[in-house]
This record gives sequence, C-alpha cells and structure tokens, in this order.
Amino acid sequence: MAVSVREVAAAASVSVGTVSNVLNRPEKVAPDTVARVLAAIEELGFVRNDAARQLRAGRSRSIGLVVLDVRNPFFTDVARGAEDRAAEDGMTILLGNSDDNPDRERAYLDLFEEQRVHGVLISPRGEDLPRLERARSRGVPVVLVDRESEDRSFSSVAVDDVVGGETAVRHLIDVGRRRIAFVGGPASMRQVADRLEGARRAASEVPGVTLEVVETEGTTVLEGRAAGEAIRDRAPEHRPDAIFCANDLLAVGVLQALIMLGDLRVPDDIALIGYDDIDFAQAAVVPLSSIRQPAWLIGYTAVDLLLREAGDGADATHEQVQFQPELVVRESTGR
Amino acid sequence: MAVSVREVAAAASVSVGTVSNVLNRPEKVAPDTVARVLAAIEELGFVRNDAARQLRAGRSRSIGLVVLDVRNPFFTDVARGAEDRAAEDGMTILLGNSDDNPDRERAYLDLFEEQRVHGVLISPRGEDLPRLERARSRGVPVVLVDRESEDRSFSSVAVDDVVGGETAVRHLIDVGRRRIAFVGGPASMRQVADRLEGARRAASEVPGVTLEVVETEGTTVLEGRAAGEAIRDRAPEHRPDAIFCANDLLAVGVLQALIMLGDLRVPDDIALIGYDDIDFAQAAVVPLSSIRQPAWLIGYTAVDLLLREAGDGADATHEQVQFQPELVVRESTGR
DNA sequence: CCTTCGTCGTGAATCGTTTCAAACTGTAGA
DNA sequence: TCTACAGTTTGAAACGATTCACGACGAAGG
Repeated sequence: MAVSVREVAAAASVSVGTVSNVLNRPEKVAPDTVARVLAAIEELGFVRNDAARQLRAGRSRSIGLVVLDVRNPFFTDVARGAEDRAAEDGMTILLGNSDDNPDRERAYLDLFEEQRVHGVLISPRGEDLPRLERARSRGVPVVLVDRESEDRSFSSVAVDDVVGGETAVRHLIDVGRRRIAFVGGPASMRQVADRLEGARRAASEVPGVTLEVVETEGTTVLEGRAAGEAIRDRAPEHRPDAIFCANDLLAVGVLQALIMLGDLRVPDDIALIGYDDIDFAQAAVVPLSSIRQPAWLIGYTAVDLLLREAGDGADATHEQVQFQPELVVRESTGR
Repeated sequence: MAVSVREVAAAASVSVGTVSNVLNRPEKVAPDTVARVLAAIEELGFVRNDAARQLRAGRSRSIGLVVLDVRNPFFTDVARGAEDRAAEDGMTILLGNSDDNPDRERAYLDLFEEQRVHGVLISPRGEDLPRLERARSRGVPVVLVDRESEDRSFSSVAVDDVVGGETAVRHLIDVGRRRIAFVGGPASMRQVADRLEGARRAASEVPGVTLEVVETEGTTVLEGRAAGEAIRDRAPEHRPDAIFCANDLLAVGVLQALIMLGDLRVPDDIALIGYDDIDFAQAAVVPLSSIRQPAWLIGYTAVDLLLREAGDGADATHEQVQFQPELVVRESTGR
C-alpha cells in the first residue's frame, strides 16, 4: 500500500542505498541522480516511515515531557520553551500531563521508554525517584523540571521555591499584614511544600506574625474558590488579613470567593498574593501580585541540559540550574 | 545494549514467538510458561520497542492533533477530551500547535504522516484543504476540529460560530447597545470570520445598530490590549457602546486596556462580551459575559469520529457534528 | 600501458517485533 | 494399535530505512 524506498529506487532506476543517500547525504550523490530520485519521490508521493528509521537508529528523535497540569499556563510556557529548544536540533516534544496522579505519571514514563525517547523531562509528582533511576539505568537521560533532586544525582532546572515563598510573605509583612494564611496543597507537592517552608521562615522572622495553613486538595481555580469561601464565611475576627496562595490559579479562585461571591475588599480587608505570574494575574478582578518564574526559560534550559547529557553518554555529569523568583507587586497587595 | 525479545526468549528457554504471545495473547500460552516468561522480562528489565511494533503493524497507535494555540484554554480542553477518548482505545495524542502559522501547520502534518499516525485532528488555519486531501489519499483519516469543510468532504466537529456571533451581538442589542465594535482577527481565521458574519447578521436585523470592525493580528491577550487602548484613546463620541471580542483572551486584553489602564467603566460606558467561556472569564476584573463552547466534548467527539472512520477504511462516510453555542451572561454586559 | 586514486553507486545485513503455517505432545475414542 | 484432535510451541518471513564494505568507472600521473 504505502510507498517505500524500494519502489522509489525502482522508479528512479537506482538502488535503495542511493535513495537513502539522497535523503540523508545528498552531497555524496551525483546531481542528476539526486534530481531523478527526487522526481520519483514526488511522483510516487513517498513519505519516510519514521518507525523504520527509529528502529534502525535505536532511538527516536523525541523528548518526553511530563507536566503536573497542562491547564496551568506556567506549564504550557515551560512546554513552549522546551519545544523551541528541541526544534533547534530537529527534535520533537511529546507532552504528557500527569494531573498530579502517580499512575498517570508512571504510564507516561512507560510509554516514553517504549518509544525510546531521547530523554525525559519531568516535574515529578512525589518521590518516585527509583522509577526515574531505573529509566536512567536503561540509558534514558532524565532532567527534573521545576524541582531538584535531594542528592544532586539528577540534572535539574528549578526555581528556588523556598526563596519565592519567603519573598511573598515578607512582602505581605512589609505592607503591614500580620495574620497571614497560606492556601495550597496537597502538601505532598514539592512546590507547595517549599513555598510553604519559605513562608514559614519569613513569618518567623517578625514577632507577632502568625501563619495559618489552609490546605487544598489541588491547585485549581475551583479549589481556590472553595478555600476562599471557607475564609470568607468566618467571623471577621478570625479572618486573616493576608493570603498567600501556592499558585495563581488558586489565587484567582480565592479572589472570586472573596469579592464576587462575598463582599470583602482586596487588598483593604485581605491582601492577596499568588505565584507564577501567569498572564491572567494582571487581568484578574483585582490585579494580582505574584511571584514570577521564567517558565519559557526553564523549558528551554531543561532541553538544553538533556541534549548535552544525552550527547555525553553514560559518564555525563549532572548539572543543577536554579533560577531566582521575582516579586511582582500589583493592586492585590496594595501599592 | 537494549534487551530484546530474543534475549528474553533465551532466558526463559522458549522461542521469540512465545514471548510475543505472552505479551499479546497470554490466554494462548500455558500458565507456567507465561510465568516463566514474565519472570525473565522482569529479570532482564525488558521494555518493548515501540518502533519495531509500529513498523510491523504498519501504523502507530497515536493520533495527531494540530491546534491553533495551546495557550488558549479552549484548545487545551479540546486536547483533554481527545486524550480521554483516545485512552479508551489505548491510543495516544500527539499535540502540535501551529500558532496559526501555515508553515508550522504543514510541518506538523508532515511529521504526523512520517509517524504513520492513525489519523489527524486539525483546526486548519486557512484553506489548505489540498494538503489535507493529500494526507487522506495516503490513507490518513482527517477530522476537522472547530471547523467545517465547505463541501462536507471531511468529517468535522464544530460549533456553529455564525450562530454564536449572532447570539453575542443580539444580546448586546437586547441590553440596549447600538454602536457595536467587533474586535478580532486575522480575518483569515475561519472562527473569526464566522463570528463576525453572525455579528453582522444580528446587527442588520435592528435598525439603528452599527457594527464596526477593529481587526487584530492575532487572538492573544496582548493584541486585545492593543485594540482596547486604541478604542479607549478615541474621543468619547467615537467610542462604541459595546464590544464583541472574537475570543475571551482578546476580551481580557480589552478589559485591561479599558479599565486598568484607562478609566472607562464596564459595562456602564462600554459593554463587553467574549467567546469560549474559559475559566478565567468569570474571574476577570469584571466577570465576562461569553459564548460557551463544549470544548472537552468537541475533542472527545472528534477522536470518536476519527476512530470510526479509521475502522471503516477507505469507504468511510464523513460525518459532520455540530454543537450549539450557549450564551453566558455576567456583569460585563450588565444583568 | 599500467597503477593509483577519487567519485558514485550497489545490495546484503541489520534493527526488534509480530504473524502464521507447521510441528509437536499427549489424550481420548475407535 | 491407530486416528483425531485440541492445546502449545516453534521459527522463519516480513515490515522499511540505514549502513557499510565493496565494486565499477574514469581520470590523472608515471
């Protein structure tokens, strides 16, 4: 059914080897032979079979990327950065989203291994490093995204979330707040845990500052709204005077609950700061203060490390790149 | 280097055929043989080589999906729906985003053809149907997403954008507006053109209603903001009293320009309605009225059609599914 | 005229899985 | 004892591109 090199070769009266050379090393073939072969390809509508190429080559020209949540603009930006860097080397990104579900995460890893990807970029859900070690021991380079490995045994590209959390809460304190609530979860998510740790650190520096944790089950707008409603419905004296959300999606949800469904004022009654600085942050009901991360750059850099590591083979060194988060002040924390 | 069936077979003292049977039809193999083979697989850390499977099978177990913009939540929702349906049949979605760029669109189609995908879902950028015809003639089923083919020669899943545009503008008229502006572009985007056509139709029904078109070069928040600024900077008597944006991202941008960077009131001075009803619409500075589309369902249905068509072979019938858009009224058009 | 060298082109072997006709084993029935 | 037959297992062929050692040819140099 499908046209193969063999038929192209026959049509152009050359051998299959020559067709392959035209495709891959045209400079090694006499010009008019090249022309004849290209004509035959056009004529027959030949399309290379990538599976056959990969089989021969031993691995694919793709890189697997597993993110925690495709719906979070932060991760689509990371993916764009990765795609751009991969394209520079003629490679492709396979995007999988785990939805913070360990089974899905493992399923994607299995899939990528079967595809013999060049490597895997992953923002690992929990502590399933053994699975990643196994992948690597089979020759698949792994780079952690938005996360560092405890023992530096993996390459990684991350932003210092502890510093980010610290920056956020310090800012809230700077604008005069004292009863601070942290909204985020699940605590098993590293990003969440780190940001909380930073928040605790900043809070403990100043006497009189309290930090309360409102744990959520995920980091979506919906869960933010639920958390916001719970806070809104408290007696005024039990409400915090500032909220730090583990990401902007949560913050948007909290904002909805406080303002649109309630009658609290932001930042007057409660100041609010998010994390990630997604596009929508500045377009929210009240433009949202946030902690900015260089998402595109993270993706770009991660692929860069991966390709370098893949090139070096087994004895590659592992490099940890860490970017610093940046405070962006908008109206939700006053000016 | 990598472990193959051959080595597994040797380790389990069976033939390669038996290993393959254990993998694909375990019920045809004696229980203790199965156990022995599985033990060998575990022992050796065998991972199937997908390229070899595909080569043998003739095509991959993936479906290509080309969207206009991954950053638009509408499309990520479509992708999720597609992924969910594909997973039901053990298939995978390969996501490519064309960024409304014909070259990228073609590059992804080429890539998908080389990968011998099961089929392609695409929201085609322009009128490059010949390219799609060619793909189909090579045996790759194609389903149009969020778009219909003029001549019904392709299967498609779409929402009636003309009706959507009509609904939006009719609503603006219903709430008393007369000088309406349509913000969107490029006009070559079918979705944009259709929504505009609907808008024109609704406007022409009521005497005294004018419809002005403010063309943008894309459908991002940034371009919306630029358009909004242009409108804001006009003399008051030249400003429209209502704006219909081709999608919610644009509307969010317009909103930023009017309110946050200017001092116009929405909806008092200018009413505003968007399209897609993305999550952020209700969390915007002023909660945004919009036209809702069943994004997840569109993706799900598209894969469904595709698999049906792929199953039927060459003589498959082409089916056009059309969903109806739904008006969602929020504060940006008054209550 | 013979050798050497470079340019082009050849075709068989290879990658790893699946398939399928054929072979094998043991049991039940005649 | 022989045949039938179901249940298992076998192993070679096939998928299609790439590679590489080798052959063919012509030109240049001695």
